[in-house]
Amino acid sequence: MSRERRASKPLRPIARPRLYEQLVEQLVEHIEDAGLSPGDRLPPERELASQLGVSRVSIGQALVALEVQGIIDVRHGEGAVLLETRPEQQVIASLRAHQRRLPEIIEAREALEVKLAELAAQRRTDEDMAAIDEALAFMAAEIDEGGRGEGGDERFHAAVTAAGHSGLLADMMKELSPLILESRIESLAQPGRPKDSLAGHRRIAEAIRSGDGDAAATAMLAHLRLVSDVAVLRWDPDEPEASAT
Amino acid sequence: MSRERRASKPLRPIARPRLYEQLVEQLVEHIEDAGLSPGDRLPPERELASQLGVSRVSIGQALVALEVQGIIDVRHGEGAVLLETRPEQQVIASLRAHQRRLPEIIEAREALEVKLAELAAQRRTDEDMAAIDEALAFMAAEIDEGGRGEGGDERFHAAVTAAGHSGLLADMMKELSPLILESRIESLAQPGRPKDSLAGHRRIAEAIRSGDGDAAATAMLAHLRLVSDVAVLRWDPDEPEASAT
DNA sequence: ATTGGTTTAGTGGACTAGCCTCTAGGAGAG
DNA sequence: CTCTCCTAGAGGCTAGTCCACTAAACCAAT
Repeated sequence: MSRERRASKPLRPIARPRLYEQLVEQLVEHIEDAGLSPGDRLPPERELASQLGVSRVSIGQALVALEVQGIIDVRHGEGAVLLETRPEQQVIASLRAHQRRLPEIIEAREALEVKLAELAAQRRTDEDMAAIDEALAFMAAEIDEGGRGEGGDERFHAAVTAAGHSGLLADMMKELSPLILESRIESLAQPGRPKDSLAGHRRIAEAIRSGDGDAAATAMLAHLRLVSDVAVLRWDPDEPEASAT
Repeated sequence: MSRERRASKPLRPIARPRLYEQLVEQLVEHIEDAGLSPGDRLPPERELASQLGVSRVSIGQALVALEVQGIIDVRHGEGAVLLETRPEQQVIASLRAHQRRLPEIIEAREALEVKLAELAAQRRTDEDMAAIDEALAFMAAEIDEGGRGEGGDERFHAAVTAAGHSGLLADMMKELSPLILESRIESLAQPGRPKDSLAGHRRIAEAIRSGDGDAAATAMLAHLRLVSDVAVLRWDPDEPEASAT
């Protein structure tokens, strides 16, 4: 009985048994690492069993668990195919569902990015901060050369999103950003706008650097308001908003 | 090939493969028929296998499926014990499946609902306001009767979301809300929490009524902070590392 | 009588070896 | 070119076997 005694942490209820649970984790990890997409097939059970050093029975249990969770569909004679119903991705799928009207896109962007700026201020690593600074420099160079700074703008927002270290919010932003692109180009085409936008970025960056979440959120909100006033935010009670599936 | 049609009933969608799925159904049926309650144990695997005429492996797969769905907890050396069935089955299932990402779900919820509260204050119609008030009254009644007010809580947040009149944000919330349900139940189980939550709702409602977007956003943020801090801290006393900051 | 260790029956955990069924795709007949 | 048939390879399920864990009964020392 080499039980407990470690004394490092206060009495953890031992490790955890349940082989299939560990296999589920490894399989999910493998799916992400290998970049498998919906429709792709997992390796055959026999191969998984030999590679992971377990029996086919245990692999089978893990596949049952994944199937119950709606991550894969196991088809007799064909294999285990990925389907895209993981909860996080269902959220994202709703973004993809319909072509959205610009005002709604801007609202969603505000909701997500303001929160991400706050989180970024609280969680950013030095690497995150370096990426943000690099994006600022890149945008400044673009403007110096007479450009409008779209590339730097996109990099900046991507860097802030990454610094927020929230996988779900980041995934949602990743789906939203293509829709944002059109408003970005339109906004930066206005005279004097690139410089204003860059100044806004700098304020956000400084708030993130100082770790002040509220200030970062405020700065991001002000920036987004400035950027999106090209499209007049107007809402008409009589016009039904596109509802979901 | 004994795949004949029989022509007895019009086109049944083939038979149903997947033995473990049928076993799950039979087991659930047995649980209900036998009137088993939380804490009771299922018959031993060997007995189930012989009674149902299948192998222990198949029984094992069925038990894995039930465990993933949060209906039973299979304990080594002890047996398969029922845990809280009822409508919360699904909730527990998804909570177990995504417990690692619960903090991220809470972050996403904050991002969306704070923005929605702000929009609701700006756009709410009288009908929206009536729905919000009705949700408040419903929750108050639930609490008066000794309940925890989950129903009213859900109605309230749904009403605020609707009052935001942003289709995209509403769709995102619709996908997120099943995941939120988990933390809702956890939170409202805290002593005194339902009343605190209701008070928070009233503050949000008043801000929306007065059309003050900033106040609504602030009130919603404070409310969500209150509600979710419990959800993260108090997950499963048996698993100390579950809080995963 | 209480405490603490030991034994034991029963249960789930996992593996091996094997055979069956299904699917997809290629070979061959027409 | 089209269709049929065959087959390789995938999952489905089983039987048999052994190991690990839990709880309760049992027993001994205090």
